[in-house]
Amino acid sequence: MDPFPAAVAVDLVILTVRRSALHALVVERGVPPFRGWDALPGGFVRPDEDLLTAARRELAEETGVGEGDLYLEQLGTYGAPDRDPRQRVISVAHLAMAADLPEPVAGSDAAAARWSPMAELVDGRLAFDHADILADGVERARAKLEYTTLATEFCPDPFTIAELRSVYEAVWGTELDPGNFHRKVLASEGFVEEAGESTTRGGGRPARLYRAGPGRAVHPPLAR
Amino acid sequence: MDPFPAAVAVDLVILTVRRSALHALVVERGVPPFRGWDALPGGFVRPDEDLLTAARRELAEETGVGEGDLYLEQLGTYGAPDRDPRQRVISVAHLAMAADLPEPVAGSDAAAARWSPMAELVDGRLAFDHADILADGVERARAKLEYTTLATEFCPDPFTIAELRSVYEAVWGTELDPGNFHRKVLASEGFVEEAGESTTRGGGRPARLYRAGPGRAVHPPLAR
DNA sequence: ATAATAGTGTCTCTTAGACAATATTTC
DNA sequence: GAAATATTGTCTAAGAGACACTATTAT
Repeated sequence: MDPFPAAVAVDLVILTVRRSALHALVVERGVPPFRGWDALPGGFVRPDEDLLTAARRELAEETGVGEGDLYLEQLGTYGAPDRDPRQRVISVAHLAMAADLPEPVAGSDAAAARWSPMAELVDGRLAFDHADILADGVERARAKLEYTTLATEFCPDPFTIAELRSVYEAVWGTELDPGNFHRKVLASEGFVEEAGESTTRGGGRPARLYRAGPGRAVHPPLAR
Repeated sequence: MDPFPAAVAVDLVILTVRRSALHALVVERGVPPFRGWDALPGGFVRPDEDLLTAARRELAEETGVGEGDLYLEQLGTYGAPDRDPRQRVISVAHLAMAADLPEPVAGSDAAAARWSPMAELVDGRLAFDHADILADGVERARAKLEYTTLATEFCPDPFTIAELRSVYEAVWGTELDPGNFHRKVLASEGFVEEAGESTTRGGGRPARLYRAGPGRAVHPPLAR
């Protein structure tokens, strides 16, 4: 069986936590199909480009964020024959997570890019099969928080344990016991390390500041 | 940026446990490039085919296994620009697991297909980037055994707890305490259900037979 | 002082894991 | 009976989660 030609794209689920709520980056499409609809940012892979490289490039174009500053991994590939009405497009979706980013810069194809709270996207219409991709990305992020130290990617550079906890609460949509959470994070080798002084961003007693530690896995895992 | 055309393939990591050892299906390539090398089974996606459908079709062609009888999930997508010397090929790898299957049927492109013990593949040369794909597939399988009931897919229809344990031991490459394993499997809701009588395939006291239960997750997870 | 949040202590219950004990076969 | 494996029991240590308590700031 001979191969047939298809276009290869990367799409991005870019998650951040703003004001204690999970947000995803969406762009409003300026061209058909789905003109005027929201969609995930993305674009076509170039002939000489690796998939992850293409995802990093699109990420930089859409968010203005420098390379290497945020977490990026392959999420999954979506290739239903009719997912794009123009031609067969295979989309390799990627998942990115970052601390509260500046307002995004619209890319070439996008009329506007903005952070949208997940709550507005649950039943909001997204172009193509992007609602499926977004749901898969959020579920992946939720699962990864359990057994990896990824949540630190959502935090500002020095952060407090309470800020880290609010990331978990935003992504999981649950409330966590402050005391138990505090102890478990400090007990997990390499999750965080002290970053000097303390601050009082909240109302009460000043909290110590931490940085992301070298550990990648949380032992034992945090329960959702 | 306009898209450029690429070929889309599915490759398969098909794992099984034979004689207490993890095996993967490999085919010997009958055509260049990499003629005479071992490779993962796979082929090009057809114009009207979903990715998972293509993987199922290839799986049936290579193993002669009927649809629906085994576990299949998307593993990841490999698209380095030079991974295939002929042209740009994006390969969507899939992971399949099944009970001890019959000797495979060679597909059209394959001179020969056979089960190869993982031990022989660790440093064995595989065509393209298939060694990476295989390694990723095995790692995914190892991780999934911890928190899913997937191991039952490797077992014959009615199976004993010891047979299930030997799957874990083969995939993880560790020894597990028979007593503790027994208790944890039975404690996990919906993991297995009794299937009537007992058998004595081993030497000692006959073991009860079980079937895969309706549960998909193992609570609490089994430690590696 | 009061409110608010940070961080620590304590208690109970569950689970993991090591390992012993018992059960039921074959040789 | 001896050997082998299945299944159950017991004990200890560690972790989860609920919740009380102390610490440190602002108002």
